[in-house]
Amino acid sequence: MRSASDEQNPQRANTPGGRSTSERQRWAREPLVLIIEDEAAIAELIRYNLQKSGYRCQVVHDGEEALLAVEEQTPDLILLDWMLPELSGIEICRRLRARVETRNLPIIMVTARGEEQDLLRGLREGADDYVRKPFSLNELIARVDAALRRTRISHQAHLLEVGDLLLDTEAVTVSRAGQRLHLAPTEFRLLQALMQSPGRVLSRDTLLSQVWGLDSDVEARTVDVHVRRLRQALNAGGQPDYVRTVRGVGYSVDAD
Amino acid sequence: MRSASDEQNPQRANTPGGRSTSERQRWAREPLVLIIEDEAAIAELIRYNLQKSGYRCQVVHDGEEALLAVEEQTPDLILLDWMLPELSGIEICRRLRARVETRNLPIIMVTARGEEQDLLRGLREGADDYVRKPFSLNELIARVDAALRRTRISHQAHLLEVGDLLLDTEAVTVSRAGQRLHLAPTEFRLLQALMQSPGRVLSRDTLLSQVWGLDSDVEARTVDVHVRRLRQALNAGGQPDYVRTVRGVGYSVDAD
DNA sequence: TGGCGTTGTAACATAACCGTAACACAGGCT
DNA sequence: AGCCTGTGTTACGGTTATGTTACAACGCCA
Repeated sequence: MRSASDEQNPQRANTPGGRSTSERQRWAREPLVLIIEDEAAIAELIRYNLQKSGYRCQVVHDGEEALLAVEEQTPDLILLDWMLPELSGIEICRRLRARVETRNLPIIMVTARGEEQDLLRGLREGADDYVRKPFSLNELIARVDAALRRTRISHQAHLLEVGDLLLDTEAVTVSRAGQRLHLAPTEFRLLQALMQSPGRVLSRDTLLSQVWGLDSDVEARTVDVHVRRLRQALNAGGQPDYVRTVRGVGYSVDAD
Repeated sequence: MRSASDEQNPQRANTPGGRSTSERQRWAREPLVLIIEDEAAIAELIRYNLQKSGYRCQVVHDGEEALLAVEEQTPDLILLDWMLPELSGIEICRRLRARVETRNLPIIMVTARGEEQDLLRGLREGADDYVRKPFSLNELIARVDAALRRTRISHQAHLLEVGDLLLDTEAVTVSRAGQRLHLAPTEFRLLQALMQSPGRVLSRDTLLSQVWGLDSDVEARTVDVHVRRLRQALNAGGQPDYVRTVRGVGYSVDAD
């Protein structure tokens, strides 16, 4: 799993020259990232690497400081540890979103494994993206890049949501009701194809070309088998089925 | 940007009977407009006038409420005040566009004079149109009409509707009064053929060629059996029959 | 190299569907 | 009323689409 996310040139992470000047010069100066993180070691690690990638950084250790810093420094992006003493991440999110000046400030949550529940909550509260601890620094920097890019170009979503299913095409992850699921690569692509047009029925042929490629010579029945595997993965706990069979036509995923 | 607006007779705005029945009956019921506006007086003004023009309306006063309402009510169009407490208009836009279900939901921004900057931003974020305060009610309604017409053209070609029957050729679903029904493939195609020309009587031969194909060698009486099965599926709860038998000719489905 | 996860296929099991025939019923005609 | 014709209704055997399982091949990584 997770083949896709690793394919952005990793060396860019550590090379300040990695991003082109033309891309950079849109900023009056280097973008300022505010890192809200109570563990000093982690904060330092992040700061060091972001700076190497050409960002300015400021580190604060709790929510109070954070709100102050936001006001005084007007950062371009926030890296927000979800578990904080005093003011929780969610609370900071909420307060920032409540203020006009910071309403559109990109916020990337940093969550620990096992906090999947909070994740959905955070996205609803206005976080733009998330990184899961322990994170690869490449991934972190890629997401910071992406988030900043999104604020200038329009918002390109990489999250597909249907009901309580959430598919992240960049992180290559799927969760249901906040619970992280494990899908094999083919299952993932199959689900992605289906979630890209929810409600719509896709024929086996359509799925074959989308998931296996136009030139593949795979049998149509193979789709069925993978649908079965997908269902098994999605409905681990006897929950209602998202994948609908339309006899004589194909499959679809529906919200209701 | 969308030139918009001018194509439609303005006086229709205040005449409930202004739009023809044929135009209207494409919707399962009156289109639902979600009005997101924190100033109660303005919200009321809009609501009153839209309702006079035959729309159903729901008013919410902030972003949180709005997102909730979108999820629960699935409105057909959103009127979004740009200046809101808490969640800004742009943020609401973005969140709606991030979800597959609401990616194509028409959004009309309502901006105050002097917010031109935000306006461009909003259009980039996915708003479909805008109205500038102070607006003429005719203009507002004209834009609502236009936006709904656009969505109907762009992604409703696959919906057939007769009375409270709704057939979706893309999702391959049929519902009656919002209740999803299960039809076998042949029943579905039969109903589709009938609903494609509502009110018109189709002979058994016509149906045979449309549903079974030109070259099929199926007995004409077979149609009767499938009509029976179709009726059974449609009228599960003793509701009035949509399928009309025309003795000596064939069958049709009618609204009344 | 050996275990592990993944994949495509074949084979079997099951459920859904289909077409037909046979009979029941209704409407119109003499 | 009695007949004829057209339609409603039902039951049933056969067929097909899909669900399900098992397995061999493959690549990957330790």
